[in-house]
Amino acid sequence: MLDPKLIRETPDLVRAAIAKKHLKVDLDSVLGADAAWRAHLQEVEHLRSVQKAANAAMATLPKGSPEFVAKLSEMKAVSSQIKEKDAGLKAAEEACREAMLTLPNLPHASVPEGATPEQNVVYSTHGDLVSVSPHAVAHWDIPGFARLYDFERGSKVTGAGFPFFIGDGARLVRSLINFFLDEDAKAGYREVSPPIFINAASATATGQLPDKEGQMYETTPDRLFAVPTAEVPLTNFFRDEILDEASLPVLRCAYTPCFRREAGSYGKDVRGLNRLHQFDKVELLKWVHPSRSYEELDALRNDVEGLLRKLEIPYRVLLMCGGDLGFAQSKKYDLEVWAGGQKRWLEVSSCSNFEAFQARRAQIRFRSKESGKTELVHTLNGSGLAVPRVLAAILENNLESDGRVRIPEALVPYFGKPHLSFAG
RNA sequence: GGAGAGGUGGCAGAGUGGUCGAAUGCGCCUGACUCGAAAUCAGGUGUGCCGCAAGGUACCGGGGGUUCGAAUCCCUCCCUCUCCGCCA
Repeated sequence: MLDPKLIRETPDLVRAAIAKKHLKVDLDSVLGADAAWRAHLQEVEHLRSVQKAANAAMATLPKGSPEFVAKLSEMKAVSSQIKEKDAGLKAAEEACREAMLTLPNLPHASVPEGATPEQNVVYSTHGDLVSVSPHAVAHWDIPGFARLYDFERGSKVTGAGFPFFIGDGARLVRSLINFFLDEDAKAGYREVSPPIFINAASATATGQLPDKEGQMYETTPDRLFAVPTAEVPLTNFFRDEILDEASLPVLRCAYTPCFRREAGSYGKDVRGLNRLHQFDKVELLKWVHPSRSYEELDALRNDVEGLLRKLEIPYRVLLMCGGDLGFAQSKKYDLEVWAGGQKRWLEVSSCSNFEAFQARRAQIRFRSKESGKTELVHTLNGSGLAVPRVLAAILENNLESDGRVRIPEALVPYFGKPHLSFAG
């Protein structure tokens, strides 16, 4: 949610910023709903002040006195009037809130112009693409792949996109999760193991609801949602709380499985491990002072890049253009690993600054020593990292002539041996 | 799942229909005293929203109701605690 004052006072600025995201938003109807709500509010509050004054007077009058009786009948009329207008006020308030929720976050000035993913800016590229994978093939074409990554049985048991990970395949998943958590902890992120179901209020605070309902798995009859990312429970950890300014920045990391319905995906994007309905991910989250959020974004991206460097995976960083920014982000970097067999880049992390957008929805604030008032924090998050695509890149890039996969040195202590074998 | 108790400000804890946004204590902030501190004394100390402002208004777990008037009465939902049952 945006600052209502900003919308009222500088609508043209908001309009221009939204245009940079190439989104169509009816700002005028938002402004209209806001004005209607304020008019209703003033009307009702005036009536209430009349009522309050009369009630204070009645409290001192003898119960049966003529003055009391006169006030009583007078206030009966006011009371029913308030009741009537209050219904209108609630409707106007709801309409206003709904309208406000349709407004996306504004992009930062440093976000490049552009409408499509092709216009994202390649911010940096790391590693050797050519010589890194002399034997690479797409991971699903590796002989024996199906023995360790069983999609058919996954389909039988649950559905497409829910594979079994078996033997060394499962072990590599676990190694990556542990490696990520340990590295993230070293970088200062405190580990959290959150609930993997969230309620509607939490999903609304982070922006999954009301629009992206169809992307989540929902349970009945409790109306809980399987987490699409640990970002949701993690961000909501401090919902409706006022933090101590001295505690900022707060850094947290969490591993969870992530569940995404991914309605409408098809083709090469979804082959093999590229896109699953359930996958493992470690998420990084920061609650920071507003004055420092862009420095913190750079630091976050650096932390994630460090993981890829240690795993010796070639990667590149994209700076997302306005049109490819998400609804809630002010600025976003995507990190993509090179999958040498598929010869394509796979997104393994998005590092985003949400500024106060999520914090306003979630009411996460701190008390400023300087002003003495409460202010909204800025929230940032990034994957550190998504497991299956990292795993795919390792399988493809590190495939050796004997059909085994070389485990990156940093991962060997976790995996327990230097090679993964598809034989067993 | 069953039975009971309870949800009030940063914390503890009063308040059971009327000038209650809410006593009191603790904590915290400011000032006085002090070389400084402690102790003591005085004052202050919740969060929003509307309004240029003056000011107004809302919030006692959430929602609804009764009433001229609700922290207080009624309904409903949620949560916490204790006991029992079940269970990884």
